Amino acid sequence: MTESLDATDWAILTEVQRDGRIAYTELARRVNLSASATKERVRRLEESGVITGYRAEVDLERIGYAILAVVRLKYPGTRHEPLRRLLGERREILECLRTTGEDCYVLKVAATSMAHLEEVVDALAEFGSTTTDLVFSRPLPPRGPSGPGLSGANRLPSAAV
Amino acid sequence: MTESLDATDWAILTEVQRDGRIAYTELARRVNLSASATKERVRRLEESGVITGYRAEVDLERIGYAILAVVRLKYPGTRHEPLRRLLGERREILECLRTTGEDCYVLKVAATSMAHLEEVVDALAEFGSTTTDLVFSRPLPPRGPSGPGLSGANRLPSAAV
DNA sequence: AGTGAAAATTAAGGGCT
DNA sequence: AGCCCTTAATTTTCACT
Repeated sequence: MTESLDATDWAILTEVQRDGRIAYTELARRVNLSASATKERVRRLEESGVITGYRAEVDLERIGYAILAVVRLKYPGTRHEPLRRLLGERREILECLRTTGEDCYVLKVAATSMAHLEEVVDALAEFGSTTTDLVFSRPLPPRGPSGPGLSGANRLPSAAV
Repeated sequence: MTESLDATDWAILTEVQRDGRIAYTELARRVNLSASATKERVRRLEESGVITGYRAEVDLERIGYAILAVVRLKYPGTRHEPLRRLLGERREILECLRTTGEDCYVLKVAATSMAHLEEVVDALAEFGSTTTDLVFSRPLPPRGPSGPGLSGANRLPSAAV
């Protein structure tokens, strides 16, 4: 938590965010290091919590979830447990962000049909008023941030390992 | 694209969404199949586009991105190319959804400081009016959908491989 | 489609610079 | 920290079912 990420660490992060199953030998080639040194760096990145896991990405349409929606929820109450329980039960709710602003939660919901989406939104509406927008498309490939911002306001304060 | 996912395929998807680096030998144990049969199934899921890739997940705070925000953009124009270009250049924009509703785009933006966020929002404001909400927390662990909905409206029409 | 075993490749650990 | 070498494990291919 006290040491900075160097250029090699950033190169590793860029590669594993692009291909989480890359072999250490191949990764080592790409970051110009030996396989064992590379593995040791990845181990440290994992252990220090910089890399939190590896996930396969699935095409939602191809597995039958034709509909993606953004649901915003105004939640007047302060008791968040029942909502958290619903989030845990409903695997169709892919992501949940608690935010500032008028809407307390922003949720990303996958559904197999409009009837299915309606069912999920109805369940959420138990907790407050909802605003639902359907997703047409995702213009961005999935990705994470790359190297530290190097210009002006982008400069990192002190990236931690 | 014409064949359904069976229970074993779903089990595989659940496992690789949880741990994208799981060894085929271990995955095989979990889905009660031999390693080679498991590998063949994964190969087909990849080739048919069900599994679109594997990504390492990174803790944004630990790499210096202390701030996460949801930016909604009202985009009056129809020429989307300049915006797409900005999205491509700005790696801080982690996700972009084009949606129905008043706001045409919903973006997830990571920033190292409020000054950095301001810079990104200013760049987006070139295209239309923006609404920015900061993210307090993410109450959900990262995950994808699991097995086909089996009750009523959740039932999958015909999951495709 | 799945199994089981062999061959090729990769991962993990110890010792050294 | 990193590199090299050895051993263990995994991946990949293939003949057979």
